[in-house]
Amino acid sequence: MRSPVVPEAVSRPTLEAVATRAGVSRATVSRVVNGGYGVRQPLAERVRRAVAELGYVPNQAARSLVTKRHDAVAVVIAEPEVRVFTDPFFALQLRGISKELTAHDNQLVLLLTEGRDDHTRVARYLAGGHVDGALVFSLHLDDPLPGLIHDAGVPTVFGGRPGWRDRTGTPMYVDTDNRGGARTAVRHLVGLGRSRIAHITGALDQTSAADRLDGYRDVMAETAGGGLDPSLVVESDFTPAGGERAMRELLGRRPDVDAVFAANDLTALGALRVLRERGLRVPEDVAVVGFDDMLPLAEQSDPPLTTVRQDIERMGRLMARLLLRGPSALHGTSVPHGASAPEVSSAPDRSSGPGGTGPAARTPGPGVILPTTLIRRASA
Amino acid sequence: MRSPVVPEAVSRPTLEAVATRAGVSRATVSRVVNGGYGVRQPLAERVRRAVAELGYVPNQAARSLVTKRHDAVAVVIAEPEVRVFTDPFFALQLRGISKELTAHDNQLVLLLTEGRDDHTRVARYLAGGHVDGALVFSLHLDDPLPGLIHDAGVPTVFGGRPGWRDRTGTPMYVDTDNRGGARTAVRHLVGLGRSRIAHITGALDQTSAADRLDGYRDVMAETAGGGLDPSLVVESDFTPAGGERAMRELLGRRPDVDAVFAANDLTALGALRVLRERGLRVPEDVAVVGFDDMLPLAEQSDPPLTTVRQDIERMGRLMARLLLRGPSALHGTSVPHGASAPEVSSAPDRSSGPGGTGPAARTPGPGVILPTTLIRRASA
DNA sequence: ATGAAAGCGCTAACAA
DNA sequence: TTGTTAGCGCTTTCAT
Repeated sequence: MRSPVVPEAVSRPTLEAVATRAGVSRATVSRVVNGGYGVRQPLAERVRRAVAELGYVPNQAARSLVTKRHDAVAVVIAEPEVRVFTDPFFALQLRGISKELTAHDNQLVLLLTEGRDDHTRVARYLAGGHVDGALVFSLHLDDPLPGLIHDAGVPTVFGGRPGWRDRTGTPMYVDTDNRGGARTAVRHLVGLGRSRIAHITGALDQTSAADRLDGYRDVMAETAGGGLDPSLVVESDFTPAGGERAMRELLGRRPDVDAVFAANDLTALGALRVLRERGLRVPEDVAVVGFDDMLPLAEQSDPPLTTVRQDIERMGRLMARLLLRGPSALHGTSVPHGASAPEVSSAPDRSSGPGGTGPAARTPGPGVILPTTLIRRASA
Repeated sequence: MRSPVVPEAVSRPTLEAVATRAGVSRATVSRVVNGGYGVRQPLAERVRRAVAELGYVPNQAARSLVTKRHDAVAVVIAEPEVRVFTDPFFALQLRGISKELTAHDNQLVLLLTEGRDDHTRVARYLAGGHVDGALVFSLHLDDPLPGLIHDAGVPTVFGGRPGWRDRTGTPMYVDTDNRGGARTAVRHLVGLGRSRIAHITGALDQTSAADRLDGYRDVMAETAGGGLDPSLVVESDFTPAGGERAMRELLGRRPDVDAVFAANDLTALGALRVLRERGLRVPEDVAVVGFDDMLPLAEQSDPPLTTVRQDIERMGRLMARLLLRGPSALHGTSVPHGASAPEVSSAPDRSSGPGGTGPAARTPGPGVILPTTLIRRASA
């Protein structure tokens, strides 16, 4: 189904028109428009004047037809859940991506998917050669999209570590150091003297959730008196309501719990609410740590939330950079696997400086892992 | 600056290839691909088979070059502030837009702007004839963008009532009934027996804020003992921090205030925090009403927020529809100016049914105004 | 109903 | 350095 024709803007001047007006050939105008190499100053000047006078703007369709480039990148957001839309995650990624693409004169084509039908639509679009590459988010373990996208033959970078096994050599991706961040969070709780530390997980079909759980287990296993107590782990789904449910269940089976590491801030907020309603004090009775540093929520909860910050906008920027420039985009950025940026900051300093990839992005294989920072507030 | 060439996907089959394979002319293939009118069944069938076997996908650049259509719409978000990114407003609009565009086989090209430089970039892009139309958001009174966009000669629909005077006949727009919603909110407070009702405004260079203020004034002026008391109006900026500041100032000059209508939920949340910190009970001492029904914030504040809901996703859908189909998109939807949907719902029923434009969209002139609903929770 | 042919506006050899 | 020319892949008259 095609939509009815939208009234067309008045016909714009063409290369030809500019050429005539400047008294040169189309080729010369083309050269000037594309950087002006190999054109003598005075001529170039004349052409530029003609361009300005006529208000000439190149027709991108014509250009793409011959260059086979589009200077456009698709952003694919698979979003079976509303969750994506209730947290700023999405918007921040986009902002980062947009900045980077803009800096390279690329356009951002947004492809939102709601269900299976949309998947084939997206695959067709990518196969149609409208864009030079794709950035893909929010994948779940069983998602068919990666396969379809691969078949479309478009260069792709994934947001978040893909959870499926290689059909095609591991794809490029950018992710947060979920496991490391989780460790930092749990260690912080341990450092506070807590010993019955629970974890409310995210949706475990997403690698971010699985990795955070792993990080939790790492620390619990190595902790004195250690050994993993499965009764301290409650599976949830990244939502506030899920957090409430999980916290209730947790209090049911472990009334002695003295700390909770929640898979994200939204979940932590749900937990906080249940704790308050039960008359338990935070952090005195139960310390709570979240993940994301989602503002303003994390700052303004009661009490303000101690949480693991990830630099979401930077993730977006990096994904775009990787797609546009290839792995070399990371030069001067990657560091040896063990190294890391300071993991705790007490000041909620949000800026990581514009532009740069920032410190300590780790690159194991085709993936780039961004570091996290523990933000201490009142809840733990 | 153009980015380095991204590796090109392997060359896709062309119309020509399909034609050869099916043993017909390019024209015939073209006809089949575009609906197949005037092609006999058996031939059409042969062509379709060839298309499938070759995995043919039409080259959109070539097509656009001749049709001068792009089946693409630009979404322009002028965003000098971070605010846009901390509330789901943006994402919900996009979702609505995306759904509608998808239903019409149109692509969504996202143009995010951070500052003046970006404005000219956007204008150039629109003038470049890449898209069939534009949807534009987040304008402030002094924004140069509308002028530039108009000059670009692209059909445009604005999100939110434009605040500037006509250079060009009033533009099409879709807006929430900000004034009516504000009235409903304030009347609700009056109905609760409150008489010293304050208003914390939004950023008054945006029409949404100005209109909500007007709605507040409407009711205050008509209320017994009425007369507008300027000391009850505090200017703010739609942010939580701004809400806190405003609430403090308000309590300074009017310690007797017994109700607050905040220009949005974020602001209301800030106010709530200050009230709590001063030991004032909500709603017993001071009733609070917000605007937006931003979830999950509004539901999960303490106490849960009574607020004026606007259907943001529907706004987006309508904008897209208006752009694609023109004003006739509203047939069967517009109602006489005075009419309105039920203004109060007690159940937080979010669904307005998929697809339809829903009830009671008002269309004064070139604008479409969507109704609001008061959602009663604990705060008022 | 089908095919032949003329471009859409641009870039990129190749000539001059 | 500048101009000439041949397409890029598709749609669309115009013949047949």
